[in-house]
Amino acid sequence: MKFAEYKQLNLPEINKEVLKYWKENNTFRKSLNLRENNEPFVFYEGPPSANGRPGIHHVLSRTIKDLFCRYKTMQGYYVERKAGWDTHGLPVELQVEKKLGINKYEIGEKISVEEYNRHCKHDVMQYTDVWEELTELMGYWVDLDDPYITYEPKYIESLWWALKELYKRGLLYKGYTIQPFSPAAGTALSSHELNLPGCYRDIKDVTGVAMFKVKRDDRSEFLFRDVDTDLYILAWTTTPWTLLSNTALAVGEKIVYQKIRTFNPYTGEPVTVILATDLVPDYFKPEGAEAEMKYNPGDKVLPWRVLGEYTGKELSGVRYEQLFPYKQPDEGDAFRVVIGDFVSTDEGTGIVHIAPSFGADDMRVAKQNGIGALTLVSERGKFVDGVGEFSGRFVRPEYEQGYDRETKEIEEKYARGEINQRQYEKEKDKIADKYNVNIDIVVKLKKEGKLFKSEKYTHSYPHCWRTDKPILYYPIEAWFIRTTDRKERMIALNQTINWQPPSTGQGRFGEWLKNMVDWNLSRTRYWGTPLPVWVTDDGKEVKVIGSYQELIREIEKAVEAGVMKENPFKDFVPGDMSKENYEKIDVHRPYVDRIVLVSDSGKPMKREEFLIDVWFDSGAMPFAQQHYPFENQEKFKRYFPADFIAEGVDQTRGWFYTLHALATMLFDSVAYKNVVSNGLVLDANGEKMSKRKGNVVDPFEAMDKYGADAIRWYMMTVSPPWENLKFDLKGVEEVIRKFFGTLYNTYNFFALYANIDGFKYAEKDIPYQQRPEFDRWILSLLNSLIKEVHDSLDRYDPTHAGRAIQKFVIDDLSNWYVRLNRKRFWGGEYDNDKISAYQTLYTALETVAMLMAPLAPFYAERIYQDLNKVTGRRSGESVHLLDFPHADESMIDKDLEGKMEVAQRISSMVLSLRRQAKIKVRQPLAKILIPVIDSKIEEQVNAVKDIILSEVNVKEVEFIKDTTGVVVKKIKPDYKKLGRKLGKLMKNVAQALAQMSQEDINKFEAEGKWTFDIDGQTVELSLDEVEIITEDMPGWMVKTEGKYTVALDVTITDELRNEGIARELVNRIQNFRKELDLNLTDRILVFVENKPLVRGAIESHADYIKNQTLARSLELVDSPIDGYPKKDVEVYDETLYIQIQKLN
RNA sequence: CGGGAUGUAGCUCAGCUGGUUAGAGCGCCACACUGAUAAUGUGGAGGUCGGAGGUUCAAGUCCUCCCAUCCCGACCA
Repeated sequence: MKFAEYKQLNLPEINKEVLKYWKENNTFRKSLNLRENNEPFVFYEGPPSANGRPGIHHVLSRTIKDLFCRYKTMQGYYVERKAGWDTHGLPVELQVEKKLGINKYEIGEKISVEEYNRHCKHDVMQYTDVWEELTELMGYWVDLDDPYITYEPKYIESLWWALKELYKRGLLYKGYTIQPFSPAAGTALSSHELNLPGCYRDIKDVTGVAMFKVKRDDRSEFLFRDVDTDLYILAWTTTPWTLLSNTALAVGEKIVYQKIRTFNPYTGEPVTVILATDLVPDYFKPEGAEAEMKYNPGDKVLPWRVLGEYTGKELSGVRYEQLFPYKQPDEGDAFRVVIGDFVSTDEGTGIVHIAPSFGADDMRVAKQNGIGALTLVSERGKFVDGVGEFSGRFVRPEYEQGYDRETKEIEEKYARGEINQRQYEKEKDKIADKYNVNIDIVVKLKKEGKLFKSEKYTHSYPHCWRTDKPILYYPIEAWFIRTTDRKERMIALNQTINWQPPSTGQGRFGEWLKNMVDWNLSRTRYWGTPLPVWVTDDGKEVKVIGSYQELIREIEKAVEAGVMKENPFKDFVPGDMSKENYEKIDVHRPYVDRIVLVSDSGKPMKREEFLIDVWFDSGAMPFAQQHYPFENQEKFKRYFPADFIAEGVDQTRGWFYTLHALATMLFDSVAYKNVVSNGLVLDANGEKMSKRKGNVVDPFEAMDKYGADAIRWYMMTVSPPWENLKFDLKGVEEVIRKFFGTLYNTYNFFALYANIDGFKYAEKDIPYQQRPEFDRWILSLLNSLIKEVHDSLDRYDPTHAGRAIQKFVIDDLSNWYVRLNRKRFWGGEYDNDKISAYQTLYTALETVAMLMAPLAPFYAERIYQDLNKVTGRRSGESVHLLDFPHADESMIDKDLEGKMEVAQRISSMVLSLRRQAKIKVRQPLAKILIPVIDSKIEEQVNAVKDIILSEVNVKEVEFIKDTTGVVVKKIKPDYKKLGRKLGKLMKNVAQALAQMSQEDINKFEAEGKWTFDIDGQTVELSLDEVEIITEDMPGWMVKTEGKYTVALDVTITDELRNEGIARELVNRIQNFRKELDLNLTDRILVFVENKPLVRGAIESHADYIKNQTLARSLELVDSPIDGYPKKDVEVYDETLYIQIQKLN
């Protein structure tokens, strides 16, 4: 059996073949079975939603998941990988709505909920086969046979259990959330409904700057210094109707405010007001600052004087009098100044009036500060009773029937052309004003001396797409999880999680936790996990159901009590965990809504018609996928928390958060110990991929063309995966050409010669110490590499690992080791040296295959199998069944690695010199000179002398010990050492050193110390605090790099010239052989035109030429021999012909 | 508006705890090397390390502010 040799590298083809192999041999299954009794490494798969096709970004996150799972498997862990599907939620619903051509409000009318949900259930899985195909093609090993699916009855039962647990702990409660609400339609609108085109339209509002009178008490006393009038805080609003429900004022913590003595513009009464310094010019003209402090309403200039300045922080806590004291909030300590992080000085007064019921920010800041709310407006958009003359009025004119009627009339008039556009708009405004309660409110404020300014203001505002009326922000009933109650714990537990990158954990996620609000769990949709909460009509009795068994028990009670006719799930057998049994129960809507339970006091209870947030579904997967606690209690304990998860950064507030929140609240634990959050995949220009732009990369096409390995490798190595990836197929091509191409060539080289020599790794390992230095060097690097890959992957840094492997393969193995050791593989005896070379190269290739297996599973498999099939050295039939290599520290020889670096460095310097001298490498030269200032250099260079000499084609190296007069020395400070010692003198000393003469330097070297007088201070330096290097050797071709200096002797003697010519001839003959398509081992006869140029060379180097070209004979001929292939070649600027005849 | 990330050569990226000529690959130009190579070597062009301050003997690296791009979230009182 021979090592497979390849004509070309075809990664997509290898992909297919390896895939086939894995399938036929059940390799994934085997990799699991092999480790079954080992310690588990727990991985959680974040469930994708299969209602859309996967994109290239999914390849990114799945590569990360896969590679660490493979890595840990190879390290001996048992890594179960259960796939999952996220099946509920809005995207599916919207898709179904679109497909059926209906909207949310037509569900239950045009189509039954039952049928609608059937569509959802079907459609959500419509792309599963595409997803599975991607999973397989990209080599993502995950168990697709038994996935968890969030809509399945068992899964939902676990969710119910969790909800009841939370309820029992007082963490589930009903409250309010401020949501866009359409009073005309009587329904809340989702954010996506607000994003429908045309929803934002300009509306005209009456705005007012209201004056809130400060209460004089201990807290506010400091404000009243120098104040001889009432003191007011100014706040601007575009919705004066919310002023009746005001319960607080918000200032910015760092915003600066001024206290200004002035007059009420409407009443003329002297007042003192507070507003943001930045906004003062909006209200006060410069001339007012100088004007006499006298004012009558209607005067052009309002006089003003600044009395003081305060930050928002100083103002917080100050109390004020309620503006409209119709009603008081039931709870909380209202009418205070608080700090709001959303306050700005862009417009208004830099102070925001807070009506918690009608603004999300307002509600949040009120809750944080323990301030209650007033909701003096009904769901219809009408003031409630008990607010004086405003009771019963709509808060916006558009809601009034009269408004509709009258505007319609005007519109018709305009349509008939009876009025022009200007008249039309004017009339419309008039109607709006007539019905506008806000104007009345402003007027009332004006009369009461509580208004500072009023204006009409046009701005864009969301409208309800169904009724065309402006929306209202309104408190809507909702169920919450009291996450804020466990906030500190969540923050503490987060500190123990290893985030990659760390900034996402501390910053993005950490900050989010700090500013967390309670989790609004409820959704008013159809396709999702129903909230298992039943409530009596009066809302006083609540039952939360935590299992199907409990549900059925309660249903039976209800049937007994007569509130339900029969049990719809009577076939379900509690306690029977079989699939068949669970198929008998479905608690999705509408079925669950038909269940009416009975309260302990005998009242009927209806379900709260909410679904829960789909994020709860996925955040619950650690236990819900096991149907915990109903089944798998033991297993869950072993498989919680996860050792590792990975998803995109966009999941920070999604899956990462819900996993963390639920784990903290339910189990007081983290849900995952290590997490990698990858960045986005952008196109080659750094723009987001979108169908609209047409810059989307199709993962199937890409993998089909380049193979999954190349895509995976590229994604992991081009930049750290947590950075955004600019996905460029050119980069993928480069990866193939450079990394995979070089590796392939190295393998092919090995295979070619190993087959010729019949190497099968049959011999015993040649002991490490008996291997040539070169072999020990590459083995040292190899083991260093193993260590580095280990370290990087343990840190969850695949980029570093991949780059290290890549560097090793390209630079060290191929371009240095193989290149310089080629001769050992071809020709010659099959002796220990050769065997050592084969064994070493084999080991390197095999190890590289193992190291790269997690990242590039296909090609790694191919190389490994190609090698192992012949040698049978390992029993593992797949590279993925092997143990990940361990570094053999005894083979790491940093000294040797350093020496080789010197060789590479000096070779490169000499090559550079040759280039300057315009002397080809093929022309041998006599010697190089290396001045040795420190004896270590001689030692180092000597160790690798032969390598250097053969690499640069020079006969010998000479060390110059007595450098006096031969070289020019330069002395440099060791900044690190001296900087600390000298401090400020550093600069001067550096200067002084630069000015030292050659004699001074020699003297310094001889004496070992040197003193300077600088600014009257004496500084003594020792030799180890400076670095002495040679810079030049007059009369020689010299190159200096760091502490190495090399000079090249460029004299070409006749002898050297002949040798050069001989080498040229060898090259020409070899090229000709290649052209003639001869086999590597074919013997030949060679004839060369008899010219003076080559005569000497052939005389003295005939054996060398014959040896190199496998020529039986080498003859000079005066005329070509008929019938033998002939070629004109150029040697040293002369043209001559050569002929080759193959021998049989 | 808030939180986060990023900004180094035309492009993609390195640059560890601050230490003195700021690196690599790709691309471009030129020359060379090669019986494994789709490679490789050498040279060239290309950088005020996003900007401005500051700390320090010394800043790409630490601090402050600003700008640009991107992500997430909120929202306009």
